[in-house]
Order: sequence, then C-alpha cells, then structure tokens
Amino acid sequence: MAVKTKDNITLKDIAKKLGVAASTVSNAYNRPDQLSEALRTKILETAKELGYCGPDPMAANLRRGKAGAIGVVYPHPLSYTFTDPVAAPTIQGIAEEAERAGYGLLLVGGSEDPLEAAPLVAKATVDGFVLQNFDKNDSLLEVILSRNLPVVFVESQTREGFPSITVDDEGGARVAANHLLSLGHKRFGIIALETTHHVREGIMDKARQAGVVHVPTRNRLRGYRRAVDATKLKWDKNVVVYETADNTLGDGYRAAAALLTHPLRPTALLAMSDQLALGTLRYANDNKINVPKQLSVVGFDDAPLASQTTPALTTVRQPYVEKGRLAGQLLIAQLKENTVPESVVLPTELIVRGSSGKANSGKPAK
Amino acid sequence: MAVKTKDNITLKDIAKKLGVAASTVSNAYNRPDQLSEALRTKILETAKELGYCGPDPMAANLRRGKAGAIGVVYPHPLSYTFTDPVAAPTIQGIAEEAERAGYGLLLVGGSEDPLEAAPLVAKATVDGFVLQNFDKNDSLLEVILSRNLPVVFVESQTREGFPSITVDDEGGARVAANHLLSLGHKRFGIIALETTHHVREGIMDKARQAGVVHVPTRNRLRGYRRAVDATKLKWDKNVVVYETADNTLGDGYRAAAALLTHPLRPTALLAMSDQLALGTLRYANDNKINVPKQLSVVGFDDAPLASQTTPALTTVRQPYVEKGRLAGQLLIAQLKENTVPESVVLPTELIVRGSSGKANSGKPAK
DNA sequence: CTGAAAGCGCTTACAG
DNA sequence: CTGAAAGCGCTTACAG
Repeated sequence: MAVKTKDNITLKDIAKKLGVAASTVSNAYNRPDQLSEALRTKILETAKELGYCGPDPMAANLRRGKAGAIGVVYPHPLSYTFTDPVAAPTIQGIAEEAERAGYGLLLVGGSEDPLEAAPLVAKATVDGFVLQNFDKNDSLLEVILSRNLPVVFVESQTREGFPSITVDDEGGARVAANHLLSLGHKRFGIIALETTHHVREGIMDKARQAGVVHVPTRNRLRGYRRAVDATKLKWDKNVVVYETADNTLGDGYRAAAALLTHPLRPTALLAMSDQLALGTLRYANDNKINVPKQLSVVGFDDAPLASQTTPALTTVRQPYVEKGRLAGQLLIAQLKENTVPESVVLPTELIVRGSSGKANSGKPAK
Repeated sequence: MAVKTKDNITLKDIAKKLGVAASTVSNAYNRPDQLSEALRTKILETAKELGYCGPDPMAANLRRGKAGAIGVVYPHPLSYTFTDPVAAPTIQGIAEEAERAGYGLLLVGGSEDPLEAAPLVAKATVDGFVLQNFDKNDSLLEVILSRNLPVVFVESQTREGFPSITVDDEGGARVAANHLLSLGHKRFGIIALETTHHVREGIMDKARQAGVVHVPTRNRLRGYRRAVDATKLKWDKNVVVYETADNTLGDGYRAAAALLTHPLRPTALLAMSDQLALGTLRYANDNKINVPKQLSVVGFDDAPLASQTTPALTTVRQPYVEKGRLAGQLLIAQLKENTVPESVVLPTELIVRGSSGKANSGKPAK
C-alpha cells in the first residue's frame, strides 16, 4: 500500500532554507537557551513545514560518542528469560533507573548457540551493560567484554575489577533448610535450577553436585548443605538432589514426581525457585498428597504468585526489583562518574506461609 | 578504583599499522568472504593486540542508515507497565521476533508528564516502533510519529494508514457476560480498567461510561453491554460499573468492596483483568463470601496466575504472547519490505474454571 | 582479492 | 546571540 517516503531532509536543508548556520538549527533542538525564542520557533516551524523529523539520533550518537541507552543481556534467549517470573520485575528495576537517568533500555537475549547472539551484542548501541546470570566462561561474555564498556554483573560469576550484585543465596537457602529442620524433617528432596551449560534433568550424583557452575544454583545448594551438615544428618544419606533443565512448573512437577518416588522418601522439598515449588504443589494436589501435613515445600524468590496459591508458599524472599534498580544505579554511576563502584550483596528473608509444617504430622506421602 | 581507559583506536589505526586500506579492515569484520582467510586472521589479531573493540556501532549505524533495533513504547512509566502480568509476555513475544530477525529491543516508557519521555523517544536509535495502548491524542504519540518511522499499534486507537493489532475485546467480554447470564445472574458489577487520561477511581455514571477512551476498556465495556442489552435486563438498572486507577490486586479489592456494598447487590463481577479479578477473590475470602456459591467472578486475560488460585479463575483468554509476536512480525515486515501490512484482530476464548457458578446457589453475599 | 574516495548527519568548541 | 569549520568512525559502490 503506502510506500515509505525517503526523506533526506537534514539540518543543513533547513539551515539553508532559513539562511542560518547548521549549528543554530542544532541549538534550536538541543540548547534552546542559545538562541532567541523568535528564531527558535521560526526554525521549528520551517522544520515541520519541510517534514524534518528532528536531528538524526544515529548521527548525534556518533558525534557525541554516547548511545543514550544501556544494554541488558541474558545468556539465554529472551523467550526463556521471560518464563522466569522474577526476571521481568528485575528488568523493571533496571528500567526505572534508566528512565530516571534518561537512558533507554536495550534488551538482548542470548541463544543456544552463542555465536548467534554475538553480532547483536557487538552492534548494540549502548553505553554499558547489565549482565545477568553469566558464567565466567560463557563465550558470549567474551564478546561483550571486548566492547570495553562499563558493566555490572548480576548473579554471575564474579570477575576481577567489575562491580557485581549478588543475592545472599547461600544464607537464604540455609535459613530455608533450617526452617524445615526445626520442624523435624529429616529426609529432603532438593530441586535445583540449571547447573551448567550442559543442561540435564534428573537426580544429581556427588560429582555432578560438585561441578555446579551457575551462581545462584551453586550458592543455594551450598546453603542447604551447610544447614544439613550442621546437624547429625548426613548429606549423602538424607538428601536427594534433582536438577531441572528449565525453570517451569512442568519441571517442578517432574522433579516432585521423581523425588517423592525415590527410595529416600523425603518429607520436605526445597525448591530453588517458586516456579519449581509451585510445580511440586500441583503434583501433590494431583496425587492427593496433603501439603503441609504430608509434605512440606519451601520455594525461593517470593514471586508474586507465591502468596496466591493454596496453600500459600513458604519461601525465601529476594529483593528482585531492588536488585534491578541497584544494577541500574551501579551502571549509571560508572557512566557518569567514570569510577567503578563497590559490589553489593542483597539480603534474603524467609517468609513462612502455609506450605511448610511439622514432619509426620500426617501419614507419610505415598 | 580502575578508571575507564579512553581508547581512540579505530579502523584506520589498524589499517595503517598493517598497511592495508580501511575498507579491508571493515570487510574483515563485516564481509569475511571479501578477503583471504590469512589476511583476515592477521587483521583480527592485530586488532586484539592494539585493543581495538571492533567497528563502532554508532558510526556503522550512521553510515548504514539502520539502527538495528526496534522500539517498544508504552504511554505509562515502565514501572507501571510491568505491574501488568500480561505486559511482560507480550514484550517477550516481540522480543522473540526481534531476536530472530537480528534486531535489538529498545524499551521506552512514558511518564506521567509526557514531556519527560519525549526526548527519550526522539533520540531512540531504532528503525521502527511497536506502540501499545495509545490513545489517539496522546502527546507522546505525536513525538513518536514525527520520527516518521514504521510503526505498529497494539491495542490502541487506530490511525489511518498504520497497521494495528487488536484483540477481540468486545467479543470476549460479550461471551463472558453471556456465560454469567446463562447461569442466571441478573445483577452485575463491572470492574473497569483505566478509562481515560484523567485517572479516577469509583463508580462510573452514564456520562463517564460514554467517555471512555482507552481502547481495551471501551471495547470490553461495550461487549458486556451488548450481552446485557440482548436480554430483558436494563443496563442502567442491573449493572454498576466501577473504574479503577491502576491494574493491581489492591484496586480490584477496593472495587469489590464498593460494588458488593452497593445497593444493587450484584451476584456476579466482571473484571477487565485477571489482576483485578484476583483482588476481588481476596476481598471475598477476607469477608467470608463464598466464590462461586455466593458470588461469581469472571476475569480477563488468562494470566499465568489465573489457573493457580483457589478457586481457579473463570476468565477470557487473550493470546498475549502471540500478540507480541505478531506485532514484531508486522513491524519487521515493514522494515524489510517497505509495505504496510494489514491490521489483525486476535480472537479471545472463554475459559470456564471454578470462580463462576449458578446465581443464588448459596445465600446472597453481604 | 584489495584500496582510494566520498559522505552518512550531526555537535562542539571557538571566534565574532 | 550567531556562524564557519572540523571531525566523530565507519561502509559502500567503484575501479583496479
């Protein structure tokens, strides 16, 4: 139908038409105080008349050496990232700070094949990056860092000289496990998030547990373990760990199925996300396992859904919006002040709701 | 701590160092087939040696006349947008298409004061925009359109010559109301989303109902009305409409409080979002009103939470991820083919779950 | 397969 | 308050 009209109207054209210098037209847009109000309105009028769309941002960027945007990068495709109910609020936090400081927010997703995302990252017109959930040896990370722009790591493997924001995953996990221990539970099933690049689903043996790379997974696992190791219980005898491939309800459901039919017969499940925990609740519901009487479940995140289910989910709250805000702040501070800020660890908090209760307060599951 | 190193190394520098033309260096990055493998690796090595970060995207953009990104704009601040559980999946849909076509995704939020967001929109380095929920006379919209870039409207007031994607809001709402009518309900409370720029909270009189601007709100309201008007019931006598300021649980809660204590004493609530509907469920729960025995509730969206609550929510499903995908596709089609695609209306579907039941199957609410 | 030339459209000191 | 000049760093035909 309509064809896009090619309009080559530039600053110069309208300067010529008016007999003023190009710099004056530029000032009309960018420094209104640098010229008389009368001239300015005349310029703006002529611009509208000629169909001039305002100074070309790409040219302005080049000239200024600033992109006016910050990049947010995940190692996974965006479609996957958005299945995590906590990802969006974190992006929101970054967005709030970007907005406030006058920056745009460029979202870049990775892909299964890191080479696919590389050009996008190489060509992203941004002044800096917020990097989430990156492993040290991610090949996309190399491409990003080679841009030599300011960076903030979020829940990633730390790297010398770069500020990072992490959540006290270990502490939160420890408190979660202690909560269940204090309720008398002795046999645990742990549902782990993604552990390495080599995604897999199933029970984790000792070697596999030792090789966890993904930061939140590693730290949460360590927290659970610390709690158990502080008791008379034996990690290897009283705990089964199941790793999931994706952070979805379905993965939690399958994990629950595997753990609750495991010879250990756990009375409590520790899930590394609320999403996974909700999957276990669904499994319990489908199989007439009463939560919390026959099975206790503790999640992680305190996602918006956590308080809405029946029973409501006992979970470890992490400040996911604030995490994003802080990431935005630390990046913008670098952009403005040219200094590298200190790294930050955010606290977690156990939120006790209905999904956890005393061990053996009903007959055992199955 | 560390200070950002200013690196002025450019294509030229490495061309000079190697005694080749700048274009050859450029080709090493952008057209590997245009030079021998040996020369290419030599160039790349020298680049790494000198600390060259690759071709500057801003300069490349200017030269190419392409930004390599698409903009997604909302009339509200991003922090508000993200409170809508359906916004993130829609962005995900756009992101999927952008990713696939090799575009970045620039998120731009509006603000209460449209003048604040204007510079961000004016300077956004994008090749086109996806515009969500825009009213015809939004002043930010003027700024965006003056960029003269390809655009796709989503759930916005249509504009001559621009492709748009809308959801069959009216049809969905009609089916929702018919569902309740067929269950014998005769007195309805409607909980409306934002209606105009002049945000308000409270019962809507006739004049206010007639002046609704916001597209989804207007169309859903019309759908409810069509259904009621097709019966012997009188809209003015059998229906109370309450408008909310924000799409939050709290707003739904307050709306339920107002409607259920209104003299009409509705037996069924039609909420224009699941978020609002969930707020009413919470109110009902707090006030020992049994859903669905004493009160039926029907939402809109089929957000991820809708199936997780107790009772699960009867609602109108809209394809929110696909809506985003389609928006991305229509925009990218314009960018690639220079033609304006046809507009699309997406279907809705009633999903009956536990929150709706026969009228008067219990004693009336209150 | 390689190189010289032109120019994308703007903003920024600076001089008047 | 206004204007002339320089240059941001790259890519693209084009000629060899």
